[in-house]
Amino acid sequence: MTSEPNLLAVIQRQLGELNKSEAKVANAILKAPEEATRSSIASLATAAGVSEPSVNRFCKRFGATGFPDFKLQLATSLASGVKYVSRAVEFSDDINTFPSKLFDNAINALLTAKDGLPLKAIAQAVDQIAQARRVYFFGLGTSAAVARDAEHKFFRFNVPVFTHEDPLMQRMLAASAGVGDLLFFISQTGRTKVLIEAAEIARQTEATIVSLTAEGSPLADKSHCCINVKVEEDTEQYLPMTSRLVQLVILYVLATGVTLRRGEGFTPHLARIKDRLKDTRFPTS
Amino acid sequence: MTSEPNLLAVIQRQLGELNKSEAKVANAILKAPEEATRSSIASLATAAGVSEPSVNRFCKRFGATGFPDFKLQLATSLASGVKYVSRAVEFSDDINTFPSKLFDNAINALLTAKDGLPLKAIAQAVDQIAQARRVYFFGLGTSAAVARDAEHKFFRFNVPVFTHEDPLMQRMLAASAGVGDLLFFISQTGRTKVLIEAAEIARQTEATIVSLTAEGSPLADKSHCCINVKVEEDTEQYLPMTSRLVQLVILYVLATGVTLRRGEGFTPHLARIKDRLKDTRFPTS
DNA sequence: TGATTATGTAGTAAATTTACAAAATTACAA
DNA sequence: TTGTAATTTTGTAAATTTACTACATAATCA
Repeated sequence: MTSEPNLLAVIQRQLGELNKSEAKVANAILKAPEEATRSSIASLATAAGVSEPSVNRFCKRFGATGFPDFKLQLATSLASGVKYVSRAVEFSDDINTFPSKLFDNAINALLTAKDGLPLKAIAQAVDQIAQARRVYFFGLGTSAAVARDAEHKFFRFNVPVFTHEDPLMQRMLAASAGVGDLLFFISQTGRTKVLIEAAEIARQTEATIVSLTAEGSPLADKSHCCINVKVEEDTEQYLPMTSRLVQLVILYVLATGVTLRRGEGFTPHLARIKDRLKDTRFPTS
Repeated sequence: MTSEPNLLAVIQRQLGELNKSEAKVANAILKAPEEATRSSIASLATAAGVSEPSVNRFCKRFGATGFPDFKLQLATSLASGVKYVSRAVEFSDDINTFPSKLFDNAINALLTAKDGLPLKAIAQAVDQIAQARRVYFFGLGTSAAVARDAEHKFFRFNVPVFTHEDPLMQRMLAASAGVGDLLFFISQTGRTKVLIEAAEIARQTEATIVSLTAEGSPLADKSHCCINVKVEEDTEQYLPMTSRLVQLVILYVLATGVTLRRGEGFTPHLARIKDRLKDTRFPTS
């Protein structure tokens, strides 16, 4: 059951090698694939201008056990192709439409990112974080919020974590970093000057430089390990969100990776931290 | 064709409201969804321990025209590869499994949240933000990062935005707030003492209090407008992420709502802000 | 022209749906 | 409570639709 990634492409490719009636069926399906998934073998046969058994034979030719199985495969292959469509918010949108559009875009961004996860870089980053003596998160602007979030996550491990939004502090810390220090740079574009300068300075030291940024960017070039995530461009151009969401999940992945590294013996430590927060809250009824 | 993004999640959610036999069918499908897409109504009925018409009725209940249509929808929703139920990360997971599990959980959280969006509260919050003279974002701990992120988003409007993580500052600002001030509280539990106290103080003034927190919580009670989002509990208990992600998207929804409110004439302003960031970056090749 | 392949017809088997009746559940009054 | 009527739920059986198989005919090729 090694179902092809895209059944329609396979049909398209084999068009030349098909019989006359099989070709008719192929064309009918290519013309209206969505409809084909919903129609019966009889209606598809009529639409293609062939007999029902011809449609059946066509299905078997493409690896299906029969017509229903073929429809299933077609639907599956269709679904995986259509899923990455972001919907731009228009000024004509109202409260009933734009929130779900935005959620859809967020979901799509995560789906896309999930498919192209740079697992090797992630594994490497987890290793380096787990081994680090100190971890510094550096980000500016919107990425500063992500850095802050990362600090909160990693703080729960025994590793000392620091976040700095001030470029001057970033430079000074970069300059004084040494063996065992890990500098984690977060930037969507990877082209922010002051951040790159800090990375350059750190490069002179023995510190490890990890970055969560765009592939091939100046910042990526300065890093020992770069986690780059493919995020489709925001349709909403002035308020980028999706890339940030993906960054957050990636950081969560890294944090979880470190936890798994520590092994089961570490969970009591996390439970203890959680417990200590209880006093700051009103009890639940 | 408003096909649900995740049929299984819908079934899972409605489990409680189903009849006995419908629930049996639901469980059988949830147990082996892939198999369900391939089986006939008879075999599924047997597997669930009910009659064939019961299966058929079940299908219609979930918006399908019949069993075949239901199978199609199920296959489509399965095609995304996202596992419907949150999958807890185990210590036996490795780099190939845990990252996608976490992404799946994040995606599911957004899907669930999207279904239960409190549109009325969102619309109201947008109104209030759009009218506010000043907006203050207050959050503590992990929610502080969300608040910081919100600041960055809303800063792009002409509305003066402030974020404060310091409880003392929060109290002082709450005390001195007045007409036209909007205090936006962010808290996952809605039970954080110092935050609630700040809200109480603000309640004495003319300021508007909006909160993004759990429904029915003490903080929600103190608010003029509370946006509560149903997020399924994190399976990963010590590093909550999903609720934060949803909060971020909600804030993005609010920001977009305000933009839409401003109308098309406002986009040049956003473009200008974006432009000014260019000088801080290296050009793209 | 004979062999081979392709296509369609018709019948059969399977699967799905509908109509209806039995069973179970609920609501309400005594 | 207990019994009874109304309602809902569920299953049985028949009708209908759908898909498949066997076979016959038509087309193609050597």
